Formats: sequence, C-alpha cells, structure tokens
Amino acid sequence: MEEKAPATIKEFEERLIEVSEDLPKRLRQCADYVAASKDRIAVSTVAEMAEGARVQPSAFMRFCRILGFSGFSEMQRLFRDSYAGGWPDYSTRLKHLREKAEGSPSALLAEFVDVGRTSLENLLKTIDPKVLDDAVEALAKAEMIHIIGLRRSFPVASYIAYAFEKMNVPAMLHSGVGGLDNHNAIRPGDVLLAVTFSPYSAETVGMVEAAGARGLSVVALTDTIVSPLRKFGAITLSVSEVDFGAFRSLSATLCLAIVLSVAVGTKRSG
Amino acid sequence: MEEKAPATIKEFEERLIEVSEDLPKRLRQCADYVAASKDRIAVSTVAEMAEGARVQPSAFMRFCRILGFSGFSEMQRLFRDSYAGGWPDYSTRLKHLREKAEGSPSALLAEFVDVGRTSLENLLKTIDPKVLDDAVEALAKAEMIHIIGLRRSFPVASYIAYAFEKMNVPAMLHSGVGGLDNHNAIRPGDVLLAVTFSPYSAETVGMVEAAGARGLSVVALTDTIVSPLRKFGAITLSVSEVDFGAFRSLSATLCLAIVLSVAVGTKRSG
DNA sequence: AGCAAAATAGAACATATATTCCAAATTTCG
DNA sequence: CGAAATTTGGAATATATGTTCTATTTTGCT
Repeated sequence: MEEKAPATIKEFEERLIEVSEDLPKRLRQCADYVAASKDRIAVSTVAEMAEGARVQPSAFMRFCRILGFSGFSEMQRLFRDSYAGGWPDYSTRLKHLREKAEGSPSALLAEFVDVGRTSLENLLKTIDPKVLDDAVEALAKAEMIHIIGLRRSFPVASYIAYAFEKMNVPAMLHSGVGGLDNHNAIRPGDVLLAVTFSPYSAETVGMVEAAGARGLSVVALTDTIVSPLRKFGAITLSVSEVDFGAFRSLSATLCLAIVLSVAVGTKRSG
Repeated sequence: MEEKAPATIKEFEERLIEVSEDLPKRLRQCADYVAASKDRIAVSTVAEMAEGARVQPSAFMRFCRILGFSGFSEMQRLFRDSYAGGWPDYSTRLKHLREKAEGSPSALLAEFVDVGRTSLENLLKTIDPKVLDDAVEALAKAEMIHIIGLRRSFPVASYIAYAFEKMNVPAMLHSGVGGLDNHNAIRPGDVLLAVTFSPYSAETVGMVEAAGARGLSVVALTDTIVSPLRKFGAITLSVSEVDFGAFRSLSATLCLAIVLSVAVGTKRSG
C-alpha cells in the first residue's frame, strides 16, 4: 500500500471519501457500512464488521489496507484510542449544547432532538394497540387505498404513498395538484387514509365526510381526539406531537406512518 | 458464583458499589480503577485493564467473577453492546419481526419508536456545528432557495418547502411533476438545497452537479459521508438513519430539516 | 509465633480473532 | 470472443487474548 495510515479520525474520513470514488462492489459495501457506522469499529471484530457490510472478513481486511492500514487491528487502534474520554452521554451533551450554544443552530438542533424524542415516547404511551390493529386490518382488506394529506400533512401522506408503492400495495395519493380532486376514483371496497392536523384542511375533512357517507372505511391519522374526523366514524389514530414554536416536529407522526405502512404491507403479502 | 451477571450498566454500577465495601487489596484496586474509567472497558483487553489497575490479569479476572460475570469477555460484551446507545442490529431485528409476522403492529411500533429515538440521539452526536452554521449561513444569504428531493426524500423536501413558505422565505420545490425540471429557474445568487439518500437519484445528483458547475452554493442533506454529492463541493450534512429495504425512519432527517428551516427563517427576518 | 485460610503472581493452556493465501469467479480490454 | 487482470470467497494459519491452574505470599487468628 502506497499511502500511509491516517493518524486521526479526520484524516480517516478524508481518506475514506477520497478512496470511495471508484471501488469494486464488495469494497464499496465496506466503505458504505463504515461511513454509516464508524462508531462500531472500536468495539467490533472484523467478523462483525464484515457481517454488517455483508462481506467476507477477507474483503473487509483488504478494505483496511486500501485505507492505508496494515490490517484491521491497526485501524481499530485508531478508533479505540480516540475513544478516550468517552462520549458524554446524551443528557449531559444536550444540556451542554443548550446552554453553551444559545441561539445558534446547534442549540436549536438540541431542542428539536429533544422534542422529537419525547414525542416518540408519548406516541408509544398513547396509541391504543386495539385501534392500531383495527386500522391495519381495515387497510389490509382494502381494494385500493386512497391517501390524502395536505399542507403540513403532505410530507406524511407522500411518505406513506411511497412506502405502499414499494410494497406493491395499491394506493393512490390525492395531492390536489392543479386543483383536481379525483373523488370519482374512490370506489366501493376502497379505504381512505386521511392525515390532517390542527387547522384541519377543508378538502381533507370533506373527503372523509364524503367517503363516510358512502359507507367506506376511513382511517385517520390526526392530533388529539377531538379532531373533526372522528365524528364521521373514522378509525382514529391520534398523535400528540410536542410543538416547538410554530413548528411541528413530525417525528412521531412519521413513525406511526411507517408502522402502518409496514404492517399493512406484510399483512397483505403474508 | 452465587450472584448472576448484571444485564445493564445500571445493574453493573449497583453491583459494583455493593461489592466494593470489603474487598482484598488487589481487588479493591480493580474496583477503583473500573469505577474511574468504565468507558475503557469496551475498548480494552484484560491486560490493559489489569495494567491500569496495577494488578495482574488473573486478579482482574477474579474481579470480573466477583461481579457475577463468567469472565472478562462477558463483562466486556455488556459494555460493547450498550456503547453509544448501541446501534443494535435494528435492520435484522425488524426483518425478523416482519418475516415471522409474529409481530403485532404494536410490537412494530415499539421497534420503530426505539429506532427513531436512537437516530435522533445519534444525530446530535454526529452533526458538526460548524458545518450546520455554514449551511444556515449560505441558505440565509440566498436570493432564492431551490429545493430538490425525489422518491424517498420527497417527504423531506416537501416539508422544507412548506416551512419556508410559512416563514416567507423565497423557495421553490422542484418536484419533477410532469417530467419538467425547471433548470432555468436557477439563477446566480440562488442556492440549491438537495436531499438524497442511498440509491441517489440521478436527477438530484445531476442538478447538484449543474449548480456546482455554475458556481452556486449547494447545501446537501444526505446519508453517510461518502455520498456522491460531496465531490461537487456541497456543504454536506450527513444523517445516518437506520433503514431496511424501502424503509427509512426519517425521524432524524426531518428533525434536521426543521432545524435548517427555522434557523434560516429566523436569520433572514432578524 | 505458628498455623490455617485467603489472596496473589506468574506461567501454562485454551480459545477467539486477525491475517494470509490461493483457487475460482468475474470483469476488463484487446 | 478469448486472454489477462482484477476481484472474490473460503479455508488454512498465525497471533493475540482470555482463562485456568498452582506454587508462593500474605493475612488473620489464637
């Protein structure tokens, strides 16, 4: 190996980027895995790293040399040594960031991370397993799933649409592009999955009402239990998200969206 | 061995305190050293730990057993697994859940909540405040912000677009609806904000390349540091998120997106 | 002080882990 | 299409590391 070994984590990263431009398949897998989980290097064996990268240990070995190390051990030493002092645990780091970096983007990040975490925690506490089951059941039986979610809910709706697509679940995203709302596409046997939050958008509510009137099942992803969607007989999954300023961290909502998607997807194919 | 091994760091600490009351000299040294540098356990050999405690390896060995472990290896495993909040192998755990279908939706939910929480925690650790500042700075100075993010990244892109809109930041979401890609809308003084993940979509990469070639600033929200966007000189914010197959828990990514939006929004109006 | 019990050091042994090597598969290039 | 070069998988080997054993020392007790 021509190059000499990186002496710091920074050098390591630079070398990793520099090298990973053109790399054969297996070695690329190594590069990707390492990039994604550098922190595992210090505490893993080659075998474990190789498994993580879905590669033979010998391949991972070769990868270490390309980076300039004599072998895995030498590379690992770099990470073990610089581990010194250890990573402060989450709570201290958070506090530190908040105090020290007041007003800076990093401080904001600390706040939002914290908000997101508590939201997720709450989600687990507030979701009723029975209702979740019902929702999955209903969606799994649908001929076709119609998804609606506008404005702030649109990211969630589009995520669900993407996931369904990937899992071959017939679904249609009603985005309202061009002011068209293809109400007619909704047919008996279909199910409507509506996502909406606090200033509940009229289109969404209208769509739920229409679907309810025609006797279709409706699954609603919304905040609080007093959401207007409830009165139309929808299966209502409520997520209470911690607000920070005017901005809603969608962590919990998106988490629930993924769960719904995956659960429905597997139930259908199983 | 009367007692059985501690299963968590907390249990470990309790046991350590409980035991260290009356201990022969050498073993006391072990206890003291371990108490002072628990974090070294994960990345050291018995020999190193023994040396640190000024004790023979065999003595340290005995110490491990007194704590209830079968040996040093078992004790080390505890620390290695829980290291850095430990990214246990979520992808395989989730795959099992999915395959066995034994996972009720609630079980899935619990997993994803956990995944989301660690992702967020990790985000806080890996984001470089300097780079975040640079990104905010660049975006705040832009005449107009062009946002691109397709497929799995689309929810994130659309969320950012929504937030900018709400904060009166001039921004344009390039969604590629109808196969149109309004390259010509991008003008000098504008900034491109690109969001893309692992199977990096060609359109996004192309757009970044074009913008870079014209000398425009580019901010990239991507995974791992080896993302192809890096080579075009983009300010790269990398988020490592657990994903398997089509499913990426976007918690961390969205969190970062909100932070960016809010920081840019306030900087502009301030 | 003298004896028994406990503790210790260090070497011997066992095991886990890294590393190397080479034949087979794949890709590249003429 | 075929030869050369590269890349890969897997078994073989070397090394580092954990673990156990026992003679020796220290401690505690009467």
